[in-house]
Amino acid sequence: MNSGAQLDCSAPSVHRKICIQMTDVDSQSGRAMLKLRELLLRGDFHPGERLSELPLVARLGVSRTPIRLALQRLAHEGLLEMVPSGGFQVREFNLTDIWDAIEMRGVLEGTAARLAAERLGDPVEMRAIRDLQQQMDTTTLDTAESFASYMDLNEAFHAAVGDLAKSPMLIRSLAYVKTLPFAAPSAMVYARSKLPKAAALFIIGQEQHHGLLEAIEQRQGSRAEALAREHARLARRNLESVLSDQAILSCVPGASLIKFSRAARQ
Amino acid sequence: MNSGAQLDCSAPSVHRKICIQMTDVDSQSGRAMLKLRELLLRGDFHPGERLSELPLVARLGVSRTPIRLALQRLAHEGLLEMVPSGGFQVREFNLTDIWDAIEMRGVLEGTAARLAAERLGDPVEMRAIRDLQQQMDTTTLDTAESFASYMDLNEAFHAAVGDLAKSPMLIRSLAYVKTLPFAAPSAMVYARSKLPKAAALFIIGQEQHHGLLEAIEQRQGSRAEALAREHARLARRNLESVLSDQAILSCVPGASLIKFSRAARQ
DNA sequence: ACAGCGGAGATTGTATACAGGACGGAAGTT
DNA sequence: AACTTCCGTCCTGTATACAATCTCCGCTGT
Repeated sequence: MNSGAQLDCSAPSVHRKICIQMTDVDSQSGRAMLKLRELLLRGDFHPGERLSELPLVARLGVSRTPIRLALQRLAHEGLLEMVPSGGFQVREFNLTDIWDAIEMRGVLEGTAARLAAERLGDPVEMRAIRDLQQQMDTTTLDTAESFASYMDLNEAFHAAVGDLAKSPMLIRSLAYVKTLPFAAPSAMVYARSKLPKAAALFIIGQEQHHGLLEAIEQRQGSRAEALAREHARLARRNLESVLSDQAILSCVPGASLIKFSRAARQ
Repeated sequence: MNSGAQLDCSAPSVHRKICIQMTDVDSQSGRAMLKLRELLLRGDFHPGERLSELPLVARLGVSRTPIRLALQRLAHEGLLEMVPSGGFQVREFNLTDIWDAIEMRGVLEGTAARLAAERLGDPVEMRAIRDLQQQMDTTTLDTAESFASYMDLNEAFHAAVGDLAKSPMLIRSLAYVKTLPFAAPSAMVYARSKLPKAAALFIIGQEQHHGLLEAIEQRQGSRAEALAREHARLARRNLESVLSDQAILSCVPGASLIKFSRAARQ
């Protein structure tokens, strides 16, 4: 698993997967947004740096209008923030922000799991998510392709829990917290694979998936909620481990936007 | 309390308070957004109706550019949705959406309360929120001004719990769910005052506020979370009562965007 | 009568021009 | 030497022009 040799953190196939789109690609503004987001996550801009529109015209190859649109959308996503006097600047995150963002995801996914348990009609509804779980169990995790596949399955699994909750509003809020690059379910998965204890972490994660489905199936809402929260905290523990190795940290998307204050955490 | 005589639901002083701004008023796009949001909440457009830009130019008195901006912001807020082929249309909500939106607020405010309890440093930090609580306790609730004051205090109280959580990320998510008009803490308060059992409901609400502060002060995170969730469910019970009276329902901002399906609820 | 097709009008997405304001540097004053 | 003030440059916000595309209506053919 822990390949070690080449630490191809900037492998585009991996980062691209993390990057949710949620926009039409076949429009200037959509392309501008995706391109700009990729630049931001790749670390082409410093946190706090002001993004002027004119330089972006040359860099992205589109007019100011779609760039304005892209900037505003990214501000809504949370990667940028508007400055009071006008314009936008790159947002700076600290470790507490990431910590709390993952906690928020855990809370919302916990709610999704609880609602899924409370609202489950026929156990047949769980067939799709059971299928995802079994596919993840049988993923070998020895090649780059199997990693990408695992990340896809993981994203799909978490989305499926949201679907079982049968609440558009919840899915909406969940999508919102996931827009932050390091709060997505698979954000830490790739970095995790580089850790020494990677194998153990994957086993724990799968065990939590299993327990979660069991709780939902047996309509144990409170247990499902607790398990989903704990599952998100596994990502936080990953983060904790990843912090010790700068090389691995750079695998986390948007790591360049993190400001490390002297106090390690809290 | 229950004035009954004049049911001035469209009293602008009240609706204006519900409408969060979060934008600069002294710009064309900011004004366009506020004006358009007011039109939407007042029910000037049908759910599902497509909003073309040109008619809005005449109606709002600004050019297409700021209108485009306002439309996009309102889509992010959730009042509009973009149609795949281009443009925006008024979003339609059903009762389950409102139900779940309030539940989501409860979950996030519950998390805020838990974090507030877990992260409370010195009990002195609670002086401001204690002050708000006492002011609410002594509010008479017999005049329109006292209502407005109560709603302000209520909003401030809920915001203060968020501040105590010391988590910008949580405040961000909380702000997001509150953008939906009927999910704000004070959305149901005004309509509630028209209910027969208004006095009892206010007493219950105040009691919950009191218990919440006690739990936070004694660092009882789990209890604080449960109380905050239950407090939001009081708003849901208000909604349930309000639904029985069409006249009172129209006091809820954005009520005209609600589609009532044959199944009353769930 | 109904489905498929075509064209005209309307509407959005994009580019660009213009104006007002913000920021920074330089010069003058205390 | 430091502070203030003024001016120039840059930048954003706004308006508008243009083009591509979508929608809707009427027409025609089966």
